[in-house]
Amino acid sequence: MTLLALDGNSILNRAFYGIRTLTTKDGRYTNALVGFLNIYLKLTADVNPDAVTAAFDVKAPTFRHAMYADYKAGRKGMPAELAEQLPLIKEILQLLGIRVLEVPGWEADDILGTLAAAASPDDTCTIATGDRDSLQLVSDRTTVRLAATKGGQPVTTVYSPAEVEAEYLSPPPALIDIKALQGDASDNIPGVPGIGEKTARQLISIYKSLDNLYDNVATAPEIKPAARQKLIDNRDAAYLSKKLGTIRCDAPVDTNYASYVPLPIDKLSLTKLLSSLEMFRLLERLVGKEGVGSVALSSAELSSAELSSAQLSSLPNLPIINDRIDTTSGIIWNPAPPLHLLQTPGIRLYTTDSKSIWAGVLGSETQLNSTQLNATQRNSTQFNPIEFDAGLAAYILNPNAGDYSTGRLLLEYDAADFPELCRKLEERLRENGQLALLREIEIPLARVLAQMEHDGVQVEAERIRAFGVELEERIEQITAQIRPYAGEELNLNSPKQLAVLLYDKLGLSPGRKTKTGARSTDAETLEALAEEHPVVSMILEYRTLTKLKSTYADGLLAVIGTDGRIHSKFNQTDTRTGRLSSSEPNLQNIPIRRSLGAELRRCFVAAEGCILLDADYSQIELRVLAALAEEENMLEAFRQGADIHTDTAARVFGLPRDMVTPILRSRAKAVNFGIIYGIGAYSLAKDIGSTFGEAKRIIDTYFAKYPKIKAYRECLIAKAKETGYAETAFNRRRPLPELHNTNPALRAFGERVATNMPIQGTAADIIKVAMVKTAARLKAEGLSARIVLQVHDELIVEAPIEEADRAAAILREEMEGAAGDAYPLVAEVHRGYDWLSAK
DNA sequence: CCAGTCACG
DNA sequence: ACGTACGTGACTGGA
Repeated sequence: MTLLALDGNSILNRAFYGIRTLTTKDGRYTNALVGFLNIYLKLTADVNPDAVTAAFDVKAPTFRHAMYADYKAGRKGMPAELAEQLPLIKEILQLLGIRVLEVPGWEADDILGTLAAAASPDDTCTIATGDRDSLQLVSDRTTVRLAATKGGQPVTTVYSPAEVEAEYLSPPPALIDIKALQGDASDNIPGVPGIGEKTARQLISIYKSLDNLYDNVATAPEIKPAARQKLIDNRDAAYLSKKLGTIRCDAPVDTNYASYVPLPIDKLSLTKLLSSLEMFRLLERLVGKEGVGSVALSSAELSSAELSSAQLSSLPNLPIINDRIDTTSGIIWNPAPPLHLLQTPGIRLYTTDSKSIWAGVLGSETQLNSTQLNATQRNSTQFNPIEFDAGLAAYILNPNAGDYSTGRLLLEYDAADFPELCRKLEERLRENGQLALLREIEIPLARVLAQMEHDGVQVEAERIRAFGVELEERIEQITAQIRPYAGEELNLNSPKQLAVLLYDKLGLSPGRKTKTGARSTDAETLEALAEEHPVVSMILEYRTLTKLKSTYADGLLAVIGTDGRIHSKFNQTDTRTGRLSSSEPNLQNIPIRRSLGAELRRCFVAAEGCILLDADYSQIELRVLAALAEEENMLEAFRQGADIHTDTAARVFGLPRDMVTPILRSRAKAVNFGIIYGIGAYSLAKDIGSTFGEAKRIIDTYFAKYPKIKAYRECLIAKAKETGYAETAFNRRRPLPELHNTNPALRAFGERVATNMPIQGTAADIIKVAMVKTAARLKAEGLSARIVLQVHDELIVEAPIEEADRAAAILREEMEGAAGDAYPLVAEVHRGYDWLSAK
């Protein structure tokens, strides 16, 4: 039989330090669990054992292994983040059918030693641990796998007698003697002072054992005089160390390997536990995809008949619960929806991706395509108001979760069926005071977004194509200019190859390194080197041109619909702050800052007979900040219609407004932005090209001139630490487990987010309100003008020319009034036949 | 699949 | 000793 015996504490410890911090939405730590289970899966795949067990320590710290035992026992030295995961891993192992061995008064490695020693001639024992001490157990029947996590991936190193001998120059049992000389500070094994790893290995490789070494200590020629005296003086310590370092093989445990053959996995309980820990990928790997689904749900075959006109007409009279069935990323039912839900009468399942609607109509289930949907809407059929949306509800409860597929939510909230899930979500929202956010903002917004996605935005394909051709020509020119320096074989798109050219071949000095240690070649670094070598600015131009060509010219051409319009997705549950995101294609990052790229905006046009209205909030985030902080000095500037950055510069630099130079204004602007992001003097200095000290003085002065902003930021951090989340003026929350992390850098990040999220998120809430109200007004007033794009602080409306004035007025009113009088909001509306001229 | 880069607010 | 402003998505190279 093959037994796989795990040193539970040791592997959990290695996993904890090898995997970056992971938490559930409510801040429970899971990184050690994830790492442990990944190591476990790798071990079982490599070893293919008949039997498995895991041993854990349950003893008070002893002299032997005192510090090691400390962390094992959850005392000093073991962070709380790790301690809380210890009982969970035992529970998970038991649910996997694995016996967990804990013997009071015995350490895990003694248990493992006992099991290894019990191997019969037909048995093999594999010990998995992160601890090299266990290598003394290696024999012809016992191998040790040292487990670790590197770069998130489990790695194991196999030790059989040959590997041990190769590394230590002695057979496994002699490792105890080596350690007796060498000692081990972390295990409180004294050893012989002055004898280190090298000497210890050498002496034991020659004399084979401690006994034999001491028998010859007086005469042995290999011992240097100084070492000889230390050996003689510390003879007792050496023998004590040997005793302390010897793993015992007489622990009172069941040594019959057959009794460790795993029991069947408790799929139901394991699914519940792992999904409550939000470990969905491991759940799938451990239980299997089918297993997960069958535990949570019973399923049935889906009939996908066309919806009859009779059924279509009955739709509007049904009560509606809206569920954005995830057609793309549902981990369990992808691409099909949870089938039993469709058998629940009166549930309508509705997606905003314009692709499909799933409907459960009195027991008959079917899918509406977008044409059918649109036909229904055009016929002015009024659906009942959507009452609930599980995905949006769960997003509001926790925007960190990432996946709001119904299947996952049923597991996360441990609901038996969809209606129960909805009840639970609604209850949680009510507790949090977040129902209005769902009912009055997100659910109505979903309809607006569905309309935007469906309608799309008109583009001039020919113009994009021509732009692409022009880019291509310029790319060829610049490539030809770069070639003499670079050679034919260099791939200019490869940062790695580029670094070799710039820093090795041309001898330029890399400004800084990337987070993985590679020499950076980004634009900021290259700009600093532009004077040093002519090829640098050519490379910068190459980058600009190829970015425009591949991402925008080619990228956009590829997604133009047969209607000549681009139907981007506006994702409602993708960001942690409450903003929307846009994808396939992303229309929220179309170039504007540089003139060449901005030309692309000429390709986004109004339909025949229409004009584009571009309405953008002026400084919405700063205005939100001023309002939330009740900073009168800043609110007053906004009310007066002053240029805010000039006003800030005047205050901070102590000048009359008309003495503010462009440089001072741009510095003030950088500080205003920095305040929104959670400023640091280092970054500000970099941004405005000043010294650290000067940046710090500017920040101090800023806070002196705007004392309420300083107080507000401090209050936000304190509140977030107390409640565990940041929140917007509209009760949108973002849980911040980072704030209680032991890593100071992560905590600092959490504090910056605690100050940024309420500002960015409130601004996001406000424009969402504006979108809902604008769409409603346009419809109520019988206009066919419609919102086509949203870019965070900007709405683009396509309006028939004759509606332009009325639509523009509605836009401005609804945007400026979206948050009430406390916010001094200003929206400017411009118009043009293309997006660039409408800005 | 991740890292690097770069486009936007 | 180390990293260093918030939030996104797309493309490319390379393991």
